[in-house]
Amino acid sequence: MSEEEVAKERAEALGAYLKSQRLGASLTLRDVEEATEKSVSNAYLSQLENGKIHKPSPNVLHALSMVYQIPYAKLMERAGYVSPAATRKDSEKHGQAATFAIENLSKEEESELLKFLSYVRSKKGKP
Amino acid sequence: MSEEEVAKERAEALGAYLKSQRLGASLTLRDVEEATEKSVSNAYLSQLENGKIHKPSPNVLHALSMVYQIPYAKLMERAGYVSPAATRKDSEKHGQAATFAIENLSKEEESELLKFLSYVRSKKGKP
DNA sequence: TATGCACGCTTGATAAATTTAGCAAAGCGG
DNA sequence: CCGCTTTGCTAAATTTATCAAGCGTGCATA
Repeated sequence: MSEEEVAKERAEALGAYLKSQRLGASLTLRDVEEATEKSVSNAYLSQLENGKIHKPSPNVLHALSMVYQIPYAKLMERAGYVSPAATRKDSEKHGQAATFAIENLSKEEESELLKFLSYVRSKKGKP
Repeated sequence: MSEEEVAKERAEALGAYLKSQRLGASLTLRDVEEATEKSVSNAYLSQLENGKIHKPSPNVLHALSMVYQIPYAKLMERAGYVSPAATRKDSEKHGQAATFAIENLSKEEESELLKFLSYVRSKKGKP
């Protein structure tokens, strides 16, 4: 119940904000459609501004943030996506990013795995 | 033509990456479903890992980033969403041998590796 | 051998996003 | 007035994400 209501209010608020930005820039719906290289249709933008879209995709928000020159993160927040975006305590730590959670293996097991990996890689060699 | 292709490849790469993370953590599909408090179903996760989902919602990506303890922004990027400004190039920092990119492997190579991993794991017993 | 169960996977349905096509009102020059 | 264009909008169609339920297989244990 509250979820729908909240989402609706958010959508309306976002829409109003977006509309104010567009009008502030003296642009027409089709102008914006054009400015985003068709990545956002004028029809969709209309629905968006009128609060009929509860969860616009980040791609759309990004395109609009470019056109209106407003921070992407701000739109993301207003749209209800996780706010305190990316950069924060993600750093430090070791590079766990593109890596396997290999830390649970013993030294021997690890080297075994790595050896196996290189073997597997040698069979193909697709960088 | 290329758009679809690219999206497909991205989806597959993301899926492989996600799968490697899950297996690396020795978790089952249902484990993850549980870990996210049902916010991601095991069925959906399966499709996601097999590259059948082209554009998973940020919500899902966020939930998974929590479970696997990997930066949200990274997943967003891999999923094909506009790169969050930062663009931290910590990339080649991992000279660590124990860290490697599993997403460069072919399907067969990957499954071989994973099989080997589970074998290694079985010998050890999960902490 | 049978039985149960956990696992990964596929299928079918549903809801929401996004596009396409087109309408009605308003403006404007002839 | 009259045609032409622009603008905002919307109904219908298409696409996509997501879920719930069920299937098949391997693996254990009785």
